[in-house]
Amino acid sequence: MASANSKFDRTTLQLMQISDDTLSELVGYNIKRASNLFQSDLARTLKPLKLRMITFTTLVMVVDNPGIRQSQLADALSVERPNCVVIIDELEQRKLISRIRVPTDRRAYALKVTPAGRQLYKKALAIVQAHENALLDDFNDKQRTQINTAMRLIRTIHLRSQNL
Amino acid sequence: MASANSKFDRTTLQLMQISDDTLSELVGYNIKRASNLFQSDLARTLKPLKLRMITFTTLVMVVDNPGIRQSQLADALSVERPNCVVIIDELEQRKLISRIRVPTDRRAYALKVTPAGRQLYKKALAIVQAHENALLDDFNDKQRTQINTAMRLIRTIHLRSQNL
DNA sequence: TATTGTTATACTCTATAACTATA
DNA sequence: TATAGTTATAGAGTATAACAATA
Repeated sequence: MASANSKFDRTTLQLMQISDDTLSELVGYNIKRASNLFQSDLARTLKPLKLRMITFTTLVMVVDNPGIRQSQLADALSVERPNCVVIIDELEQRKLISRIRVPTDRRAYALKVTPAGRQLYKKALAIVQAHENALLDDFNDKQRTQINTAMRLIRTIHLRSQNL
Repeated sequence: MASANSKFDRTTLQLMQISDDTLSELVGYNIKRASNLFQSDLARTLKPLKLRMITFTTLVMVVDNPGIRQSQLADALSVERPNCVVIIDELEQRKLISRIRVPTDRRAYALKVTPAGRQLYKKALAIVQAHENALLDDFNDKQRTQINTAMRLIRTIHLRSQNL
């Protein structure tokens, strides 16, 4: 991101008298900036494991839900089915998960994690959790609770919106 | 998004016994989902005004910072300068903002909002604020405060990360 | 030499239409 | 007829390199 690489940091922006007061009052704007930060940060964290955010979350879902169908996975992660296919292709080619034909419905695949996939899952999850802890480490218990509570509330907004 | 259009909502997912427990513990995952919701929702809200999130935030920054340079704008919004150019092109072609040569530095442009731009700004900001209020309306005062506090904390994380 | 704005380009992410094979 | 998975493709959004004009 531009800001991260730029020599103009927050303090400099203030010296330049650039104001983002209006935008910083908007939850949608703040959450987008925060999300972008988490995302780019996490991407860097997962890069050594050759995982992206989407391949990581897919791997997690397959581990947690052995035999899940591609369509269920796509729906659970809010990914379009065609895009889900290439993600699963990638994980399958790396022998992290496998497609298994469902006998009772020969259109569908049941997705299972391989031993290698499970190992990478453990490693990746630990890294991601450590990364989140590091980011939240600057804040006291009350602040952490506020963040987690708000995240749950926002997730609730999300789910309510889905159930419209 | 898939979920929004799908007939499989949260309840159905639970009936299917699909678990996202691991992912829903991750702040980064939750904030990404929430951000996507806000974003797609806001995009729909701004569509009648022919504004996208990025053109809206650019318009706001120009209104709040008359005479801002493109490079300052790009930095404040964490947008790469080349991408900023086309955004400003779009707003200038719609006569919402104007590029004015800076006499003291003939490389730079000072950006100013036009009367039409200021009108659209007011309209768009009111719509966005109403949209945010509607989304937060289901929550009580304490919950709202938690969300806003957490958003500010996350923004702090963001800015600290920028200042690394 | 460095910076502002610009062009061209490429890469990722996301979205849609249409196909196949099964149900 | 409808669904699961697939293919191809198109559109955002984002990133980098290289250039002209100016400092």
